Amino acid sequence: MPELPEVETTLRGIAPHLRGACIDRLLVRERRLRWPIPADTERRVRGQRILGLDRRGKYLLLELERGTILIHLGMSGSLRIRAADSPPAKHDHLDLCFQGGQCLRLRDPRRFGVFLWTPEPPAEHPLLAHLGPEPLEPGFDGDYLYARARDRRCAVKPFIMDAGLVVGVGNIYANESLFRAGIHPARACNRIGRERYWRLAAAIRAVLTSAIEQGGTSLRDFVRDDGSRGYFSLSLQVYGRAGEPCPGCSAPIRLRRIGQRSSFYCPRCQT
DNA sequence: CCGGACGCCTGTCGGC
DNA sequence: TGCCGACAGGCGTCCG
Repeated sequence: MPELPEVETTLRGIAPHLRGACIDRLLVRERRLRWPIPADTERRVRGQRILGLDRRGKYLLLELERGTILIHLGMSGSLRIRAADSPPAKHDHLDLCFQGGQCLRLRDPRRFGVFLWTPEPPAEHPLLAHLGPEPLEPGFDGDYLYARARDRRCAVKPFIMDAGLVVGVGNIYANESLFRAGIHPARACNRIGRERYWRLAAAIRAVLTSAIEQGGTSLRDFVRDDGSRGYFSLSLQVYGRAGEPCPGCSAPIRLRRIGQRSSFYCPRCQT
């Protein structure tokens, strides 16, 4: 579910509630997420203040006085601020409860998400250590993509979805970015020129920025911290639109699996 | 080292 | 209406 814009939207929603808050307790109802939540996690985080929040790729970071909580929403995760004494719904796997009666509640039906406390600097954690650059920060540009594509042979779509290359670009935004850049998703990444990679880098930044401004994309289960839905779905040009006319040339949008993921593209506009 | 396939889970949707 | 397979926004691991 959540790609970079959804995670950023979540971060902006919860940060005002969490910054400076003191953790009263962690209530875990279901430990079996992507990796089981270790039994000592409750003890590790209890009584600690949240000094700050950050995002790295699709990971949310809660910086504590000692250590950091890493949260990943997987395919179906969402976070909401609730009263700690409100009844949990199905798949509400844990509450991070604060002094004052509020809690951060994680819902994740498919349980592909992550909730881990780590004592080390988050950048050194094995899950984060090999991540590529942030697409919205300096250093991510056409030259970077071009250089990294020299020794690769895969299709450009799985190339830009590789978190070791650049973080945060999932299936929806990969499809949308390639459409805006006019690049066919199955084109070999080493057969794209520097010029076109500059267009692609710009497209990725524009799509992600626009999606963040619109609160992310709500297809089915993504909700913001206050329960509202993002409306970038209204701006999707190709994702989920197989058979519909291309917004540019009216040719029917095509659907095809590339790298085990559904890929939507215009066969005329994207080469 | 790379690329491709697989598996982890539950929910939903379309076809029969 | 019910059943069954396919598919879903991610990603670590395994295999060739």
